[in-house]
Amino acid sequence: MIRSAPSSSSVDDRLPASRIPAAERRELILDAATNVFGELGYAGATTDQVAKAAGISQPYVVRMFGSKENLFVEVMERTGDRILEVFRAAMADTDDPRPVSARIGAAYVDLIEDRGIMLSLMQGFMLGSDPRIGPVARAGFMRIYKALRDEGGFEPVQIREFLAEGMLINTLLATGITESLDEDADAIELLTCTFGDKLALVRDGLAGNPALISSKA
Amino acid sequence: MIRSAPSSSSVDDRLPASRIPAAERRELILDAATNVFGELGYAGATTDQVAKAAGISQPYVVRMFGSKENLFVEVMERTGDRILEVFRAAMADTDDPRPVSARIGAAYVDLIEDRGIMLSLMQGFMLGSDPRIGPVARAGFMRIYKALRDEGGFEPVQIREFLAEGMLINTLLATGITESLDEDADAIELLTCTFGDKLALVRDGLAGNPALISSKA
DNA sequence: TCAAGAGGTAATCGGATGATTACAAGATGG
DNA sequence: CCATCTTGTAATCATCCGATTACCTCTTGA
Repeated sequence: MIRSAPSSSSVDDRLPASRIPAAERRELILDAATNVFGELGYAGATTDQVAKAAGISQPYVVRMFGSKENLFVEVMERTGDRILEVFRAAMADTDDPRPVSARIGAAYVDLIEDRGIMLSLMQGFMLGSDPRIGPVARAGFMRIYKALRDEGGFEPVQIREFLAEGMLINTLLATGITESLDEDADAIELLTCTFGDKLALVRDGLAGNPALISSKA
Repeated sequence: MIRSAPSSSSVDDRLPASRIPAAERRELILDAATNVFGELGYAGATTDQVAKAAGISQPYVVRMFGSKENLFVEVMERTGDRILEVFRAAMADTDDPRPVSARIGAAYVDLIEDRGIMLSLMQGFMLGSDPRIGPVARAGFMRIYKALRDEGGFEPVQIREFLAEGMLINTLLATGITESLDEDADAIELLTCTFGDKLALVRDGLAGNPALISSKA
């Protein structure tokens, strides 16, 4: 989060952001929005929080995407793309000697290291009753289902079990149980049972992702 | 949703709500809030929507609970209580010849007939980063885990599988895939695989629960 | 019968927030 | 070198929404 070139050492921190191509800025905003929406939800997040996380001003966020709603929809479609990308890579990786199911499971855990991706998608899933976001959320979910079935060669039951475990993982992540487990033996038991030997990795992934959002302010 | 005594047949629908004891009104508000928060999420719902769903004025909602936040916390604790209640009843029902696991699974599906209960709790799970709601959400989740383990005699792995399937069901419910499945063969496949012969029951449960919330207005 | 309390609302306020407008400053090409 | 496009901001607007205030109307019991 480096703030352009700090000309003098103090005075005013609020110099204009460094000029970079719009396409590139767009990606930065989408990255920031993915994290902010993932933590706070669509309605709970503000465009100003996204802007600050991206290091630019609030009006720029709105102008680039037209509206907060458009931004969220793009975030959802983008996270859906990325997840499918990772799954497809895992399914195609025939060098890995493990069965496809194990490869995809590992891919899922890898995805979790970036909290925002799973959480922002999950936040979208919770908005089914929204007339604009709902259809996108449903399409995003079914798209993943279809890919696993048609490209992974899984039976519906296998996919259901896989998705179920994924939704549990997402929920545990969203509640923050993965972070507050100090001294709570029960939580550790559940998390160990869910993540197995990958638990440390999950926690490290989170630790490496410092609090981008200071809760509310 | 009967509006007190409709004195004359038209004129003004907005007579003051019927006078009932505060304790009773409280339950009505909590019921309404459970549905509204379940559909729209905490940040996405307004106290006015809750008030209208409960048939009273917005200031009354705020005054009875002190704040929107307090109301949501009460909704979460109440839904947690109800779910535990139903699970405990299922675990204790030794007349039912099925194994405990099957009884609890059936209990879960029964719970779903009231969309609001599962959805409002789920909406709470998504707010782990909120300083007030987060702890309540985590405690609520772990409370269910502990009850299943200590009172149901399950192994952690069984509980994880059960919870995972529950989170998938909640997510499918939240996206609205359970309602939009007309003509989408893939969605029907996934839902059939998830709910089995209970699918019709789930859909009927939803159909019997008419759109309490008109999307946004 | 008439305080006093309980149940309930209308009106309104103030802060938050998405959006708009107008403008500034760096790039770019002819 | 200067017109024009691109990248960006400050200021401000309009609206929504949670909360507060002041008030009204029933009920109750001494």
